This record gives sequence, C-alpha cells and structure tokens, in this order.
Amino acid sequence: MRSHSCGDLRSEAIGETVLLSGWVDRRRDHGGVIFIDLRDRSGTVQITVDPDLGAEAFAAAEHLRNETVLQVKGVVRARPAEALNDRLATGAVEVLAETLLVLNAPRRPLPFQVSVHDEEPVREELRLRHRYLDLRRERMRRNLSLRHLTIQTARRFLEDEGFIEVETPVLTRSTPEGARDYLVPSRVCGGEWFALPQSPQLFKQLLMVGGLERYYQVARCFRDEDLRADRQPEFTQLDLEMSFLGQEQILELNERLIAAIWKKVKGIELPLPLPRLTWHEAMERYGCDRPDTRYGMELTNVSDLVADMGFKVFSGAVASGGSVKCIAVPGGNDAVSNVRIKPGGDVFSQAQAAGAGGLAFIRVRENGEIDTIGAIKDNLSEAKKAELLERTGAVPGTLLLFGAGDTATVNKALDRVRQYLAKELGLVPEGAWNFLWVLDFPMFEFNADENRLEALHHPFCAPNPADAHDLASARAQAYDLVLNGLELGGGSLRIHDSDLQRQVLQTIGLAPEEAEKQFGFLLEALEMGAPPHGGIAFGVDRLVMLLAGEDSIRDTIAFPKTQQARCLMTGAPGGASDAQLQELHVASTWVEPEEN
RNA sequence: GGGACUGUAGUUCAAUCGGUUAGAGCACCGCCCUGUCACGGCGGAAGUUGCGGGUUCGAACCCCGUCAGUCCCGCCA
Repeated sequence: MRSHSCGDLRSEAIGETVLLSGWVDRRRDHGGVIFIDLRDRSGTVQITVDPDLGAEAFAAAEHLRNETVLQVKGVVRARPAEALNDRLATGAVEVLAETLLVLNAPRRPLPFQVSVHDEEPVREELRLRHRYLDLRRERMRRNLSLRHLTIQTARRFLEDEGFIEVETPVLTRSTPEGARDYLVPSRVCGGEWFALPQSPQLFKQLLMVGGLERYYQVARCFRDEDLRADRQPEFTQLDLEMSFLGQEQILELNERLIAAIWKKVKGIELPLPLPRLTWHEAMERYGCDRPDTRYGMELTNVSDLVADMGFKVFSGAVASGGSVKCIAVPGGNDAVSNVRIKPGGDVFSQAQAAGAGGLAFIRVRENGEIDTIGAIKDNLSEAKKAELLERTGAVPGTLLLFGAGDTATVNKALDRVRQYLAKELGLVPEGAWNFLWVLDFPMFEFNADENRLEALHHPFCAPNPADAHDLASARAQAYDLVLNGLELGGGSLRIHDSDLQRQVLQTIGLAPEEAEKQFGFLLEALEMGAPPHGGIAFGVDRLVMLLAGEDSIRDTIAFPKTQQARCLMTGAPGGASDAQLQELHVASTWVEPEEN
C-alpha cells in the first residue's frame, strides 16, 4: 500500500512515482489547487492536487477532512523556488497527485485535533479516553519512540555484556512486607490466590542460583498503592542481576549502561565515574536519601555551636538528642520576607508539612551584622556568630533558615524547604543531568507504628561484612542511582548464605516458622550452592520521563491509568458475572454507596 | 483516609462586583479563491456553564452535596 514513507522524501526522489499512505494532517484549498499535508509515523509531506493534471483526484480532494486515511499515487517533484519550505524536512519537494484513494473517512467529529501543527493543550481526560488519537499526535509519537530507543539501547548494551533476557512469572505468590499486592483468585486451587509481582526480585535471585550468571528483563511490575505523577499501578522495570561481581563492578557496569543510553538518546557524553555519596552523608548534607544536587543550599549542622546557648529552642533540641541544622539561602534577604517564614507563610507551611514547629532565621547584613529575633541575637557570642557565618558560607544578603528538633524531622523539613525555595527562586539550572550514587544504606529502619525493624530496601540485601557484629545497625551493600533528585533505580548485593538470610528475616520480626513458610523456597535454594550475586532495577517509565522532559510518566506509557487507577479508554476495571465469581470461589462484599 | 486546584460550544479559552441575548480562535457546514504550508475571504450552525440541591428579584460566578480529572500528604520493602 505504499512505496515510501511521507517524512522520508527528499530531493533525491524527484522524478519517482511513489505510493504513499497516511492521514490527512491538514488541507489547504485554494479553489484552483489543493494542498494536502499527508502524515504517517515518519512525518508529513505536501501533496499537490492540480485539476489540470488529475480531475478525479481533484474532485476527491475537495471533500477531504482532517484525519481521513488516504492513499496517494503521484510523482515527486521539486517545489518552485518561491514555494520551498525550510521548516519542513520534506520542504524541498512535493508529490503531484495522480490518484487519491480514501481508505477510511472519519464518520464522526474528532474529540480533539491531531495535526502536528496543533500544539494546543488538550484536557488529559479526553486524551486518555481517546488515546488512539492522542498517540497520532507528535508528542506521544516522540515519547514512545524515545522509550523504544531507550529500551533498545539497554538491550543491545546488556547483550554485548553477556546478559540473557529471561521472563519471570506474572502469576506468583504474595510475600509479606512491601506494597499492597494485586491478587488473582485461583479457579483450580479454590480459596487460594496468586499475587502479581511487585518486582521479579526473588525470581532473578533464583535465576542466579540457576547458573544464568547475567540476567535482564524489561519487567512489568504491579503495586496496589495510590497513584502519583510518577507512579502507576503497573509500571516497567529494567531488571538486572549478576553473579560473581562485587559492588564496585556492578556500579561500573551500570554507569556504562546509563552512559550508553544518554549517548544514544540525548547525544550526551556523561562523565564517568558518576559522583557518589554515602547515605549518611546525603542525610547530613541534604536531609534526604535522594538529593537533588543541581543546586546548593546544603544543610549545615550547627548543633555543636548552639548546644549550650541560652536560646532554648536550639539548646533544648541538642540536649534531647536532636539536631539544629540550617540552610543558607543566597539572596534570601531580599527574596524571602519574614511573613513567608512565619506562621501562615508559604515557606513556613513547607516546614510545617514536614512536621516541624517552625523555622528560626538569621539575616546576614554588611560587616558581619545579623538581623534576627532577640532570643537568638542576645544569646549568640561574637565567636559563635563568626563561626556560624564561616561554616555556612553566608555573605551579606544571605538568609539562614534553621530547623531544630529531632534529627529526622529537621532533615525532612529542611529538605522540603530547600527543594521548595530552589524552585521558587529559580535556582534549578535547566538542562543539568546530576547523577548520584547513594551508597551504604542502613539495612533496617525502625517502624514506630509496628514497633519493629523493617528492611529499608528489602530483606534480601547483604549487610556490609564490616558491620557483622551488629546486624540491626549494619549498613547494607545497597545502592540507589539518583538523577536530579529522583530515584532512577536501586539495587544491592544479595544474601547468598541461608543462615544469614534467616537472621535477617528474624531481625525484621519474622518467626523462623513464618520465614520458612514464606521464603522456604529461597532458603532451600541458598542451601544448594547459591553464587554471590547482586543486581539493580531501573524505573523505565521515570527514566523515559526524564529523557523526554515530561512531568508525568503517563506521557511515556501508551495506555496509562488515571489517579483512580481506571483506564478511561476501556473503562477497566469492570464488573464480573456471578458465574465468573462462583467459578473462582469468590464473593463480593462490595456495597454500592446509598444515594442521597 | 486527608488537603488543594480544575470542570463553560466538538475543542482551547474568555465572560468586570452576582446584573443585557454566555463571547473568541481552531474544528464543523455552505460559498469564493491556482502556490499555500497554522493559506486567505464571506456567511452559517453549534451551549442542560459536569450533575443535584440551596441562597437571591436575578447564579457560569456565592453556599452545600455529588461525579470526573489533576497535584500533594498518608501509602509506595
């Protein structure tokens, strides 16, 4: 049905008779001559319909509407010199139509316009309801192509490195911890349920036990949690696992993978190795385990300076085991008024939302003078003040914002304020790609609600051998790759010793019998010659979102779901018949809310 | 579970403080136009202002409820 793609025609094709198929992107009817922009995936080319050179074609062209599916036979010719269009890749040529064949005409008005020239925003609800139309538009075509190129580049890189792509089950078993599972009832095994995988974690470890040595998968994962701009109930991971490699080698290989993607997709050479930070350092300097390093305003710990100070908010925080930290806002004296820092202000609200009681401040003036509340000014010696200015790098005009309290809250609050002010004050540079490995995560963190330790990543991460004396406070051999403050991926070396694995499961409160019941298959496998192994998983949707410059992963997914986890196109999820439910040994307890 | 924002013609947006017949671009329909390329010109049709209630002499606008979409908190090993 076609000999060429519309967007590929160049001067070299002049004189050739071509057969094109595509959609009418736009039509310009001059009465005597009609121009049609014919669009296919490759782009558009101008079709010229001249009544003197094809009366039938002209008659057909007179009634064409946008998005008609059209086949055109014609001769490629050079455009007249005065009619060249250098804004169009095919702008040097046009196709003189001999015959036009309508393959399919739209029979109802289009819910929105599709033309490549139409950059008007369309309500997302409509785009999702008629996604097939949205996919014809330039933005989604570009994003899906970019997604394909990203995955293709990863595949080629990994295959060159000796990786084997293996598919793991989508119907699997539910495991404790982690996100809420999507469950699938088993018809054959009445009363039992499959869970859709939150990640292929255990399967890829078992592939290592199976001697695959290097595995990868573009894996669909499912988590039944509430949605965000960067979270969908089903999403895609680029999942990797390797045997016989240490952490250093794994990081090195993954840096080259990421560099290969950036080179291919963006034409950018990433300088390797990528910067690194320990988790502890990240928390200390940014209050966050995935810091955005595109701008400064790092947190400065001043606990020691204010520990014995008369200002009780500061000294009290330190005395009760907490911290006092501050961020230096460059030019903040002019940019951030007191009203914004005090209760009701936008900056205050950011800190408050993170659980902080408020923000103390110091405005740095000329000649080392400071401007602040009396309780701070009167209780700060000249020496301490000098040290404070020195340590924070404050210069005249700088605003110092302080958080005081338990360390976790201070970190959380100042992290939020830092991110908020960076956006607010325009301190985030465009076009920066600030990658960062965060290393040495703790194995566990305390869950106050459940009064127990839980795994920070997952309970299969190998602890650092140097911390073997106290598992509960050990660092994990785990690593996250962070880009511009977003977590791109994370992984770890895994436990390949069954005794150690049992200890870790016990540490998170799993009784031995329970551990055996839930993870017996893993423990058993580890007892049959499991190689040292480790891996990583990248969030493909997020990766593509960043590469495409989009703000939502929905724009990188062909058929995404809404925040209510509904597909507006198919209407899924939907009901099931009584017969279906009965066959599955399931009864619904759902009650329709009463109408008012 | 909670907070915020949005919903007006097919679509993208307007509509002063609650006050004329709810307007405009694009799309659509009709006519004209032989070098445009977001073609142009003339004319036309197109509205349950998401839905339901309320306040008011009068509601797109104010209030309550509800539905849908979005952003965020909680949640997401």
